[in-house]
Amino acid sequence: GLESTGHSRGVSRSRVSFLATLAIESREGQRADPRESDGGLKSTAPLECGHLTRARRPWPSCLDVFRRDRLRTMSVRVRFAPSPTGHLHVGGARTAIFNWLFAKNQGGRFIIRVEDTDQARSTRESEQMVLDDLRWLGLQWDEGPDAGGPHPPYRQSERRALYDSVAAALVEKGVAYRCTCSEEELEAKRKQAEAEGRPPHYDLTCWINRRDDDAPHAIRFHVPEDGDVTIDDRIRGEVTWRKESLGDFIIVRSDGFPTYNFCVVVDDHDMEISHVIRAEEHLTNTHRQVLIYRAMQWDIPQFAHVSLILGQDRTKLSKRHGATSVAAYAEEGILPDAMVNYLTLLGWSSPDGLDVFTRDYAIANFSLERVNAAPAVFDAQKLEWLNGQYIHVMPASTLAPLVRPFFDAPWLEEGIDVVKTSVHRLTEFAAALRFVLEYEPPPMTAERSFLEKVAEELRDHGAPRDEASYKAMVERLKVSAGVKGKALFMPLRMALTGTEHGPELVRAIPLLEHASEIDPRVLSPLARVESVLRLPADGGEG
RNA sequence: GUCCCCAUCGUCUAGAGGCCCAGGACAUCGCCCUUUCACGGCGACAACACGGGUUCGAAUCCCGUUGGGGACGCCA
Repeated sequence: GLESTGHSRGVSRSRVSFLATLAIESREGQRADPRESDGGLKSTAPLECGHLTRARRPWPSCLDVFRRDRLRTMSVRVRFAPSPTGHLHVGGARTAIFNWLFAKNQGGRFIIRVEDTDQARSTRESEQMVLDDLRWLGLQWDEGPDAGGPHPPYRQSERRALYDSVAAALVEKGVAYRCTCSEEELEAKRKQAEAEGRPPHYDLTCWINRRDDDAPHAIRFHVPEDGDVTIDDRIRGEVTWRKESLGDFIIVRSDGFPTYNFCVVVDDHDMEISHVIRAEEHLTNTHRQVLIYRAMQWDIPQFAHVSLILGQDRTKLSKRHGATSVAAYAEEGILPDAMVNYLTLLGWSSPDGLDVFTRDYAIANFSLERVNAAPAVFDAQKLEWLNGQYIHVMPASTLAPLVRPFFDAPWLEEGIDVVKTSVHRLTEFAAALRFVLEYEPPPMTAERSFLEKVAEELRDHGAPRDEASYKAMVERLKVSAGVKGKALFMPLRMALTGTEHGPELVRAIPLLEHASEIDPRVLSPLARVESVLRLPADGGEG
């Protein structure tokens, strides 16, 4: 029963629960809640508002209570906003997954918006790679640069007109202004400020001498007197900044291109984003962004800042930690389901303590309240274990098309079925099945007479094709060769597979026999034994 | 340097003041299953960073220290 998964000890919870979950979800898209089982209450209702009714932190003000009540009816819209400067990294992937899970859990919309305002680093090729990576993960989006939607375009580089008009409005309101300081001047001022122990903020020269001539200029946002900001982050709780911690900042560069902190606000507002779920490195940017929302008198979305993913040395995960792009893991034979499962576990935990679960389970049970605020170290070993768990339970017919890019043969599906429990990555099937294709007669490890008996057996009865005929063969060999146990099986294995390790012979022999019939490259069991017998007697290697 | 965030086994985590001398998972080690390797099963090792409070009672609440991370760009 499912109720046993909650509290029982001494059972492999993750495995049992995984299978149980699969079974439940194949019946219907919902899960039974094990916590309800002892009360006799049946709860099949999805947890659509669980995060609100079980809020960890009290809502601090009337305004926030008002906002919460409104959110109940407001539609959930979240976005993942990658900058197209290379492949999607696992950190970005996790952020995308959390957004996707939250949207699905809430019945909301998941939107992709490409943040390509950095003309120097962004490319269309990268955008395509990131989108492909997202597709590989299986995160379908409802709106995006390719999918379209009600708030196009979904590429910031194509939204200039909007930014220009908002920037003009901000200047009009007197909260933003033209700044003609050169980069060299600013750099010098910054250095001097630092030398004098002052915060390296803009010195307000152009704010003091405001004018609107046509000299080349950038546009700066002026931090107002009431520039203190407090947000109620859904993962971190209340976070407060004083206005002094911020200097006037650029919203439009002198080349006319708007900056990130400005575009995000304009776009999130325009696209009616309800929850901004993003990486913690953006936490302090929120101060600036809230100031812009206020200046425009726009509603402020809910924020949720997810902690960073760290490398083994506990610094932000980067290339020097090894593979960090999801594409690299795909190439190493990691399954999208395992990747999503693993990344979901990095910072989130299932209410039932499960480690292995389906996407539907994660969707049904996801909530921001269970997202951990502490940073997490990426553990490739656990990813690999998880990948193995998926491979072990997946049918060979499902696995075969996924393995083909790495290794192919006419008998692939049968081969997968025989060796899959020893495999953790798709790439490992090639090595696990090497014994089928590559056979080198091993040095004689048994009496020649034994192998002659084996050859005779194979000639007289044919090689076994199933468990029953295999067992019959073994029984006859025990009698005819007069050996049993390890003395029988090990020489048999060596002669047939060329190695001392491998899958059970009861599966391996029928595989070899069948493969040899449909694939000319494969030597049959009989041919293998005969080739050993052809070897000169006594290799001398023991 | 300033501001912000974070702090439970090596790693991911459970934990919402008593169910906790802290539970699960990966990894490691041992045993079992087994013709081998694997899978699987059982078990062992292993943590509340430190110091002060609050409380009858603190992993849990508060303050501080330390440590780690992030941000302070005409990058995103």
